[in-house]
Amino acid sequence: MPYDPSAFPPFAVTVDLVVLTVRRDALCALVVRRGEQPYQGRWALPGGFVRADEDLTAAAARELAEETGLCVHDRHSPAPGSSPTGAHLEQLATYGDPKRDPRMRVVSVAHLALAPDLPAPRAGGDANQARWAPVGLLLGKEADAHGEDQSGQLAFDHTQILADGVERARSKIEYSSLATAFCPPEFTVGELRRVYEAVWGVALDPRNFHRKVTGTPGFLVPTGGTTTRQGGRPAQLFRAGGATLLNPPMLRPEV
Amino acid sequence: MPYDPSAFPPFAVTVDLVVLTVRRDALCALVVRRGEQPYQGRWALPGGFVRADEDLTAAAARELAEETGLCVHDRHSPAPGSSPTGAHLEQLATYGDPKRDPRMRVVSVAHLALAPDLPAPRAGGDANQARWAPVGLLLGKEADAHGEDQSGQLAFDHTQILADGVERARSKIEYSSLATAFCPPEFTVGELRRVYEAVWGVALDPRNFHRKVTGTPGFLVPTGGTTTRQGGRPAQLFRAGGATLLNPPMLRPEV
DNA sequence: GCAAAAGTGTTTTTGCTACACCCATGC
DNA sequence: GCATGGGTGTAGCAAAAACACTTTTGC
Repeated sequence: MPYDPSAFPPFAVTVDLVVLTVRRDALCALVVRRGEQPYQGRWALPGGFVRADEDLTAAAARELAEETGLCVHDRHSPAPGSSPTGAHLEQLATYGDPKRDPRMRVVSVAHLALAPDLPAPRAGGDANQARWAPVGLLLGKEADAHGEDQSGQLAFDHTQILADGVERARSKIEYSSLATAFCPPEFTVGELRRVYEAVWGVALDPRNFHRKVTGTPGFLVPTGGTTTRQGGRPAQLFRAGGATLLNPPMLRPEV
Repeated sequence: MPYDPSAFPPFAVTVDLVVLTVRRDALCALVVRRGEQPYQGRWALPGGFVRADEDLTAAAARELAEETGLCVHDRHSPAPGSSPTGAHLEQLATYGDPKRDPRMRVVSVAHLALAPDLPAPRAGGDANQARWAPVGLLLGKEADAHGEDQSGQLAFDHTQILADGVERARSKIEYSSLATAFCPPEFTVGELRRVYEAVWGVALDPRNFHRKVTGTPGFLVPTGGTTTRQGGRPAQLFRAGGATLLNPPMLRPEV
């Protein structure tokens, strides 16, 4: 049977981004205000159409750069002249409910990006508003208690996508060195611990945490420098080591 | 800016299936012989186009039923009148390299299915050949040593998709009860252990394994029956319990 | 009896928790 | 001095590894 272009229906393919960071000890996600219908005025995840000759990962990296100025940073071979701050980027999942976009059939390949704390989100090419919002508010775990300005749910199925992305990040920092993607290039053990505490929403024992991360070979590499930016006794500075898998994993306390 | 259909390029969207089972103590994947160009005559993963009004998961379930006769089995609310053997189905990842299909731009949403040992694959609607092949051969870990009839690599990027699916299965049985999806409705602890050994390719201590799985609350439920189908002393029969998460996880030995 | 697989008991070792305690800075 | 966060030592406990041993079938 020869190739027949009428044998399959055409789809629009987009990428949506769950961009997470830790700001003021809270896990935050990047959201943009929609300027057009549908869901005009509602907050949504950043994203856009995949171009005709563009790989999915490339489309996600392009959208990430457009929205945040971040360049994707391959943690194994950091490009020497790359942007000041790198980010982790990975595919999350694909959402293709026939009714998820009222205009047409859109399949969205969601990606998860983890970034260090950034100065402030810059407006996208469309001059959309953009901001960091605590995921606790966006996911409505405690929204009722505050009477917030969140304009309710995110657009489309983005609340579900965000929840899936947050869950991925929460579980993946257990057994990988991914939490270092939330930190600046050099960081202290205490700063890394506060990342875990913000992402998991729990308190960890500083002493045991220190022993665990410094005792795992290849996880952290001391740079030799120290800092007192957190106050108290000077703390050693570290870079992320080559090890990407944590074995045994970091244990997330029961909630 | 109003909606402009010319603003985005059209894509074809397909689902591809990594269907795994354990046969004769080996992890096997379902492959079909391609009857048309490109890659005519090569083995490939089963799959097909997503229909215009079909959810991605529904498309994967339809393809799975067409190729194997398996119905997807929701392990939490098994349909009373459903097919004799159920299967686990979940989304794996999405593959969208612009050059992955020479004919046109195709984005494939790969799914992972786990099934108990089946009699024999039946031919698909297109009367294609279908067979179970050990993943060790398909992934070429030891292909050279045998001079096999595998006709080399799988079509398209299916070798990569298969590798990703196998890796997902290997890691997910560590911390979930997914391994029971490879077993018949009633099974012994020894049969479950042989599933782990086949998927991981390692030998496990039968005594410690027994203690571990029977000691995890909610994982296994004794049915009261026994069997000697494996020889030796009669073994208790179990069904999969309600627990889907294993905590603490099953530990995969170092290789 | 013998082989084979199921199942239990016991010791060793590993790694996490909890908490006492000391260190080095800013103020 | 005192507060703050950084870092080490150690006892107790939970669970995994390793392995001896008994049980119940088929032949």
